[in-house]
Amino acid sequence: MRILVIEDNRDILANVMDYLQLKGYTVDCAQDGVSGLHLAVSDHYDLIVLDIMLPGMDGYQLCQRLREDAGRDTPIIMLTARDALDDRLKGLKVGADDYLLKPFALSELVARIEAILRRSSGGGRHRLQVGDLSYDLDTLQVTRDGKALKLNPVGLKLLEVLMRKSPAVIRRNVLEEALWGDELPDSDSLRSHIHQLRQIVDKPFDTPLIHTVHGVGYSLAEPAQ
Amino acid sequence: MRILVIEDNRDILANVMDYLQLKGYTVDCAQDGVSGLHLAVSDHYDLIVLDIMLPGMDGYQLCQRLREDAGRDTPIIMLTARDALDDRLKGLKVGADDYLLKPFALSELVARIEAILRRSSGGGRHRLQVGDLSYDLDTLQVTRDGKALKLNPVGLKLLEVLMRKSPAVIRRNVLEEALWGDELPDSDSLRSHIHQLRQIVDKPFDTPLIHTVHGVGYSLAEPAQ
DNA sequence: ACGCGCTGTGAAAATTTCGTCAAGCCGCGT
DNA sequence: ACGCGGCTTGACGAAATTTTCACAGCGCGT
Repeated sequence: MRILVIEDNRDILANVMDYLQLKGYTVDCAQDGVSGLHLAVSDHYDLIVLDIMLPGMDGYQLCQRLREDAGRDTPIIMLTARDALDDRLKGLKVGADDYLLKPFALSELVARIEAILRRSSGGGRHRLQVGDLSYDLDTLQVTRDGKALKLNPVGLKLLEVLMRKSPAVIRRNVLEEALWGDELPDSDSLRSHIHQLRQIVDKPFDTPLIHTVHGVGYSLAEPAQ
Repeated sequence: MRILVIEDNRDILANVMDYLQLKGYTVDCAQDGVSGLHLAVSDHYDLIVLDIMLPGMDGYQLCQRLREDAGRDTPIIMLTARDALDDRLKGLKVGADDYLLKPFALSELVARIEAILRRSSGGGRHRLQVGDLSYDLDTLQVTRDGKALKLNPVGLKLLEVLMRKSPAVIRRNVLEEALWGDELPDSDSLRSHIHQLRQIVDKPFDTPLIHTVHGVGYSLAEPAQ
């Protein structure tokens, strides 16, 4: 479990980091709002411990920008010095999941962290659905018409891109970039992968979902009416 | 959902009861510790809202006796006057699930109630459970089908991550990060650890719980899923 | 109808990843 | 110093995946 601690006071920061590491978490930290936000966006964390008072950008702004600009729903525990009710509410309103009043006991922080991790890991289940085709992004299970399909990493990635934008047409170069980034293979191996994907997703069923648009790319959609 | 509110201040009590009933809960109440405990034991409630300061028997005693003497693990939200840190800690230590500082907004109380009800219906406290495999995070004891299993620190950590997210697939790099943080070992020693974990968790039993997803990572789940 | 380029098909070759085992290193208690 | 358990590393064959290639078929503009 990765935790990001954003706190400008060095003593508190060191204490918290030590304790969390002792509890088995992987901990990164930032001492100001800007670099904190940067870390939170560029890396993946399971939870963020966020001080309100920060140089550069305060906790509210950071939380809001993380939620709205970056679209991340990483759970956030806010550390607030004042215990004005408004502050707490403001924090919850901006999208924080919990708050803790300073000074706090480390054991209390851990209790909150565990409660939130339990809550968030159980609740969120991501899945894509197009027609009778379903793709669970957590278990990586793909089913069509109730039957489980077994596909490779490349097939999964391909399917994910196609389903995400369905029923739009995806250009070949977009698909290639999604699979290989900038270092494309020498030959046109995308064709083979699409072929293989079809064997699994379309072949055993009546109506094909994958359609090719000549000279452009591919789309995944239910047959038009 | 049945909720018991134990609070001696008539105004607060009336407010809370009205609001909770408005939200669709069935609410009972008590205005002192003794009758509160009696109700909590003799009847069944899904959650208890408990004031600390009570005539007769204070909230801590009530909580403790409910847990230890009566053996009930009904979730408890404690209401505590402002920011005495020790009070909050004491509450959590005695077995409360959450606390709320007075004065509080009713909407906040409901948010907490819902969070706790979600949590408590979902899973146990410091115990992970997948199929017949059980891992007590406090005693670090792992059992499967009643039989105790002995595993290494690395094995425990691995199992914890896998069980927490079960039945999701965990990518290799996530597992590696959980084990070693940012300083990964030179070679791919994750394979060896998974192998060893399997020897202990799966080998002596009929159905394997640990599954490898080629090119992606591993998952821990019952085959039935 | 014709031809060129794009696409579908199938399978072999190349590459990556996985399971397994054994040896070696390190820290720790005796 | 010694043995021990835990962890890392390297090696190997096996399995799965990805790439490459050759060829047939199709679409589309002329």
